[in-house]
Amino acid sequence: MEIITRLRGIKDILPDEIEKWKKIEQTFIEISELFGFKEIRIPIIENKFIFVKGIGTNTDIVMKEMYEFKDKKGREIALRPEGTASVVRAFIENKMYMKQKITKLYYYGPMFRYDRPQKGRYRQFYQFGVEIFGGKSPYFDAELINLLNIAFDKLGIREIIFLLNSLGCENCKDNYIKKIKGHLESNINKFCNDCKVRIEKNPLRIFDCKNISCKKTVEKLPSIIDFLCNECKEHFEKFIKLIEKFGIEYKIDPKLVRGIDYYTRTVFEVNFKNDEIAIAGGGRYDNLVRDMSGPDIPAVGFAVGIDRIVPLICDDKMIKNDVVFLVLLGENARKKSFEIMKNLIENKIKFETDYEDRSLSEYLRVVNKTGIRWCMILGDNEIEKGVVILKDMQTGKQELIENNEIVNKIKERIKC
RNA sequence: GUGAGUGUAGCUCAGCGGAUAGAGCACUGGACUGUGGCUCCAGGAGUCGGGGGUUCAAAUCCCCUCACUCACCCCA
Repeated sequence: MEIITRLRGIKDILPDEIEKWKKIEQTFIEISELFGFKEIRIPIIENKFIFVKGIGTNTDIVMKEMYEFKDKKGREIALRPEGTASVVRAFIENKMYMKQKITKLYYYGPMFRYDRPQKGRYRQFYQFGVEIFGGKSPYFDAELINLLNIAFDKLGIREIIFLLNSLGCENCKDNYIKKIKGHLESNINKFCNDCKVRIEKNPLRIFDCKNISCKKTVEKLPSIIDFLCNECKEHFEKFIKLIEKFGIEYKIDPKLVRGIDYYTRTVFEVNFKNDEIAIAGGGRYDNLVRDMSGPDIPAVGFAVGIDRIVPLICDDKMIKNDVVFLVLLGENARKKSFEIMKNLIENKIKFETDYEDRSLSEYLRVVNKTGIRWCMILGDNEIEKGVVILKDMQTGKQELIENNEIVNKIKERIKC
């Protein structure tokens, strides 16, 4: 029989790596909750048109990267390629805006895009995201940057830079596009084929193109920031001032336009400095709720690519400081171990053991390989005296502990 | 979707037309019998990604396919 393998671009997350994943997930969840965000769990499959409407008909995500299928009744379904459109749908459908003015939500889970796999890019990937509904002040935009910065710092990821830009409101966008369209059309031959299409359908995306000729032509264009209306300009300036107050390393990047149509005003990305890969991205989308047939409510949010952060977490801390290995010498010790385990479980102390008939030195070798720091030795000698030995595998020091003190002593040791 | 590279033991790789396909690490067992990280000995392992072709002979050459990696595109 031929073995059936996993699908292309989709991976298993094995126990070796899971601690890193948990650390990242827990960090983002914890910090978001401290900022007052509440979790929302959105479905993995949706009506396809949620994404067509939300993300934009002409975006690559919708045109070529969505997993789509028809269900048994012929309904058009899509696996979610991102979270925001679903959250907005849920926000509107459940009339969450009736509860309070500001709604702060976070979500976490797998997203799906049918893309060619590459470094940090998988067909099933994991995003953590937050959305704030109802707030139009630049303080909200800044709060998200602050949240991201705190979280990355806590994870020990410091080689990052925030790229910031503003796309303005609908009017600013229209004005700007009108201004540059003539220039684009007169230089149309200098653009690559993709950009020729973009000029018609979504001119702002030209700024994202990495083709050298396109880049050069675009460089001569005025920046969108210079075409912002007074209100948008004020919003952006205030936002930047707040970021400066945080002391965060940032760069204004007038070419940052992003590939999703719903953004207005603030857009941002967090890039890892070494290989310029975006590990988080987001921005303001003041019209999306309205455009998806909800009330006219402004919003801002971001999404973090967990898969891209995992390799950035250093794993030199392989020593398991919070686990105790039970070394059970002989049948009497094995019998007695269940009593001890019960105590450990009640006190949420992690432990491991095997029930092999080994000598002490053999056992210590086994423990050594596991990387577990604490070792509880129990044999006939100890049982007779009503004690156990607790040994620190790192320092080699050990001490005798009375039976009734086991839990307390271990707890004490684990802390340090 | 486009281009390039790579698939040989659990991992990292060697072999690149010729015999029973190897090494290091890891793993298992043993020597050391209540104090480890060492050392020594032994052992298990592989449809050489899959399919087809060329050849007396294919892991090795050719074609197809699948997967991985990298870049483009795009994005988190």
